[in-house]
Amino acid sequence: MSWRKEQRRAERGYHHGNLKEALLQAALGLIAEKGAAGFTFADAARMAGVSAAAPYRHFRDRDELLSSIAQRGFEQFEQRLTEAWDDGRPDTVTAFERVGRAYLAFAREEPAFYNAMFESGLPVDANPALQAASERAFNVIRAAAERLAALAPPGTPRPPAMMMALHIWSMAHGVASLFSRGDAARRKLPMSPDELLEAEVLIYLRGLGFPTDRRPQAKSAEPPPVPPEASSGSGVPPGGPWGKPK
Amino acid sequence: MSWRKEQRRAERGYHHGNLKEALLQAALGLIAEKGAAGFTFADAARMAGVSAAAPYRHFRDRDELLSSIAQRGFEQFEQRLTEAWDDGRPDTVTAFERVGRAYLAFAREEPAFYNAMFESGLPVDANPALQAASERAFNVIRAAAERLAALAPPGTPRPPAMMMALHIWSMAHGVASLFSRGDAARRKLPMSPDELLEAEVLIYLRGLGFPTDRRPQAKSAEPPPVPPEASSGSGVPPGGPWGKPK
DNA sequence: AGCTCATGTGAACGATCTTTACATGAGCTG
DNA sequence: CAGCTCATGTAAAGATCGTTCACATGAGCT
Repeated sequence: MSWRKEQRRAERGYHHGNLKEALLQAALGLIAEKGAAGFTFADAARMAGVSAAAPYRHFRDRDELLSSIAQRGFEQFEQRLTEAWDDGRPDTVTAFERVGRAYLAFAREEPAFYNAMFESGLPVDANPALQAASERAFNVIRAAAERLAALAPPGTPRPPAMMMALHIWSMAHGVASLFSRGDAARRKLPMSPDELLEAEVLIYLRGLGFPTDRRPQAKSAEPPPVPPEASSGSGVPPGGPWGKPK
Repeated sequence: MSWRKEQRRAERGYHHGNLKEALLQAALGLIAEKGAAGFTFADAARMAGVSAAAPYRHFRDRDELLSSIAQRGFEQFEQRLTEAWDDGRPDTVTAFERVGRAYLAFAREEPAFYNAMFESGLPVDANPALQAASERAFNVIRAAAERLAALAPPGTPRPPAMMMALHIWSMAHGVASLFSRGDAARRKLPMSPDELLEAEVLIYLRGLGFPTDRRPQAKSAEPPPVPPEASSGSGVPPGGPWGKPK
């Protein structure tokens, strides 16, 4: 029973050396397994090979550890969304959909982060740093929506970018929360979450008058202020965003 | 300290008489206050004026109490959605939007139920009764989508009703989860959640080719299989679902 | 070598979840 | 009405957890 301790002592001495990081990693694993609710401070300590009191040298309490994870999650989230957006290349609509997929991919691949960020019930606005990180991530979607709104077909009223961003966020979060992720809590689906969200966003964009397939509504009289949209390559099957009607 | 017990004893004798119901109510209140994660079995017992072990006569464990609440929540949810749908009166689109608002209203007015149903991390598919209740509630949306899909403008490919229903559900859940409810965890918004969702659904429906405002695309060549749609009354401002463009 | 302070330990407290053995009394049976 | 039975509640106890406190250790500086 004590060989582990001895071994670790031999490795790293009395002091752990990087306990804070080890705790964060341990917590991530535990949250991924059992959800933010099921994760216990004591477990994280045990997994890091230290006593139950040790974590208090690095985090005021359990909530602060959770907040740290959420914060880190928002930062990685922002990064992934930014990469996906790729400044709107090769064309705005394509990049926009890529952001949607990146959203789902993050929820699927980093369930622990996503859980801590959106489902742990921690008060976001109580922690200014956390709130700021959350807003930075949202701003990626917002900036993308801004660019998209500027592309609104002439003659159509220009949709407020903020609203578009909130709509897209709610769609992505709704799909991720209800259907994505491996949790037992998630519902079964007749299609993949990615397909579901992609169709949803495409229909929504079409509702705003954006050309999403073969741009049937495009009145062809607008010099695009950004790199010209490729008419193919948006990944939309020709019969509409949901494939062949039967 | 013991007068409460004595009083209750006087009222109801040794046996509580309706402990199961009292526990459910107590739990509902606690969840509304502190969220499903913060709610404790012991608190519910204390609030009902019984010992900490008493609840185990009525629920196998804390999770079963939570499941019961979720189940009851799904039943009330189904009822509210059914009422809102009102069998598609006075017209399908109007009724459909009313369902969306009912969704948000439920999330706002019954935070405890909503929390237990969607945010408590309960394994829905582990409990057949719970899963069935959840599906019955979803089926209201599904049935509404079915009727809506049947109204698809001629010439347009008919969208699969199931997909539409999933889209609407994800929108409503996304908005509710991110922005509705008084929780400190919720984000601030430049508009009301209801307005946000209504605009989102309207844009989506327009993307499917449905007439959502003054039906400019309606080709007028379809005998509606349901009561004829009133051309006004859908609550849509003339400039588009998001009000006046600036 | 010696000092100091960050870091970890062990013990302890109160709260919670859950089980177990026991008590009570409501309602049925005769 | 007496007595039985069983659902329902209690008290006590064990296990785990969050948290705090006094204390120990050793890494790095002087």
